[in-house]
Amino acid sequence: MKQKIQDILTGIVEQFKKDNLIPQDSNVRVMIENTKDKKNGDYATNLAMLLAKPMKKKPQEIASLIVNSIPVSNEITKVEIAGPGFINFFVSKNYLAAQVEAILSDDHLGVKVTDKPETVVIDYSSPNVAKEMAVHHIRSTVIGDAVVRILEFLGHKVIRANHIGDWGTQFGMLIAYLEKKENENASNLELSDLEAFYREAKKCYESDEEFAVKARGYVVKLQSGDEYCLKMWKKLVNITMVQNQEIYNRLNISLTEKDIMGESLYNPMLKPLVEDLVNKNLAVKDDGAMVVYLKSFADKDGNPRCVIVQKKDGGFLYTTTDIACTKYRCETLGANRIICFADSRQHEHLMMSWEIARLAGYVPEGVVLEHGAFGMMLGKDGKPFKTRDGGTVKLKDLLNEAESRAAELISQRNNDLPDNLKDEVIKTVAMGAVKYADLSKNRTTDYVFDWDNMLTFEGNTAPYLQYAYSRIQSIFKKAGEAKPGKIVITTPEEEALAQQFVKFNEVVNNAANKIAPHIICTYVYELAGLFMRFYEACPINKDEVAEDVKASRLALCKAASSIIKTGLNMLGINVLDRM
RNA sequence: GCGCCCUUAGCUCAGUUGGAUAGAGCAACGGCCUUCUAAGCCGUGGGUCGAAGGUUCGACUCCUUCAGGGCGCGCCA
Repeated sequence: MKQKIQDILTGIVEQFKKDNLIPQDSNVRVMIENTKDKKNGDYATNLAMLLAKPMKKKPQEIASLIVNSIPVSNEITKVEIAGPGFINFFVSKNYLAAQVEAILSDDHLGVKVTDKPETVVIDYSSPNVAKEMAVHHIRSTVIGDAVVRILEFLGHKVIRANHIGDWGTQFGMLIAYLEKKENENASNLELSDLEAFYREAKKCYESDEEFAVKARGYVVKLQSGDEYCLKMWKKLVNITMVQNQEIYNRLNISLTEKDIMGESLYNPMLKPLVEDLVNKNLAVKDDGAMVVYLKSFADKDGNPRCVIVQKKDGGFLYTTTDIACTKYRCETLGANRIICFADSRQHEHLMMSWEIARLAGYVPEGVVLEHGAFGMMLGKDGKPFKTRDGGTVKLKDLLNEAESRAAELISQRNNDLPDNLKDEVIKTVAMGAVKYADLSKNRTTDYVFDWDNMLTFEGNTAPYLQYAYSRIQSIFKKAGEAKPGKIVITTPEEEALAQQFVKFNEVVNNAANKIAPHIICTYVYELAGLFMRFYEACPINKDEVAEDVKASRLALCKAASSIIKTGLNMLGINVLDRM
């Protein structure tokens, strides 16, 4: 409908140009908005106000000119001029009902699959080897996975890239410590607590000189491809990722072993890459190190920013790895768009790495590189959660707590849930709540980690949405043989609900373009709220309800449940038939 | 010192490419279960959108300055 109004108005603007009412070269953007207050119709445009200047007329005059040019149709029942010159459009209820019926008969619920599919690399989760995932990892993991699902739903080819921290000088220390543990007892069960493992390794490194010497030796050997060190390294990677996969499975994250593309993947590219940068006169030697000067990052005095790509001792840095990684994703994976989900501290670093990759010609024209940045997780003291020195909350513990709180809530509720379903309900509600707590915010600001905050089940939460869904299933159960039928909109609650359905396509596209899953959260939450009001006001399975009204309302229920389910699934959250 | 990001109700957050009276949830208070699941619905109170200028018919939104907070800055990742 929005598109139709847009087409009509664009046509009118063209006509104005032909009639020389406005200059030919004026670039007028016709904008249609969804009105907040239904007194102002269903859609509105500010076109008349935009044209006031070029046409040198009062907005109201222009508005009436426009209104007179709008052809009559049985879709738009009324067009009004209001306020300073807004034009308000009122859509007929019959047409609205027809749109909802079209959504119901579409397996994509009115969301159009893109006609320009892109290959999108999404870099997310990125845990570190030999460390357990901590609560702050949830942001990248959960938001990244939702964006993966949204883009796939729209028909894009998505390549998941789990850019794990599997390389660096700390591996000498870790290998040496793994060796020590294996010598001490045959089994490597000790690794079940990775957090302690890392801490202990570090302690040995700092206090035991003999150990430290060995560790430094192992770094060199590992980097030169020593078989024993590689085997030990691989063992550390595997142990870590098996544990992380359990978390992914619990959280319904679509990452698998196949998606692991760690830092080590790019190692063979680093040396030739720096040589290439030198050949292209981008990298120069400076105080023994190889650096790139970036004019585009100059300070206000014009001094270019210096970025080191190779150390004095010949070693490479993570900027080098990220340039190589970008090159790989463009050249080998054929990416049209790359989205990195990492916290905001990485912003400058990413921008500089990408700038170098572009200057070196590794990024084809038109390829979009985006940083899906988010703020850091802070402790109650306002200081960031440290990962290096322990003291963080493990993600596993958060998930366990979520489940125990969900179990407690269910035990208090007066429902007749059979025991075999209870466990599923607990898990689905708990994981939904945890994920939604992160997904529903788009803030790039830091936020304070708080148990109660992440584990609520009321208001704008996943359980509320799951509850709305299961209520609808309950209606269908009770309706028995009665089936959804022709939609006839009569009450304000029905109309408000139907209008929300029609927005689904726009919302999903908006969320995809802005890399903002919270837009879908807000939408589904509003939809669930509108359904709840409809549910209170419009009886369905009651004796006094006529058959045709019942069929119509069941159709509205069907649309609501389908969109809630699809919307939540796009966020990586499951629904429940009962709860 | 240089640079990036942020500031909306007591708390957590929304607020479409600038639009009509800035919205939810939590917390507080008051109603609603013999009626399709009360994880719900309805109502009340709560705001100098960090501050000041500027652009505009119109600014939470765009520009400038300032204050406050966070983060980053040549050999860690």
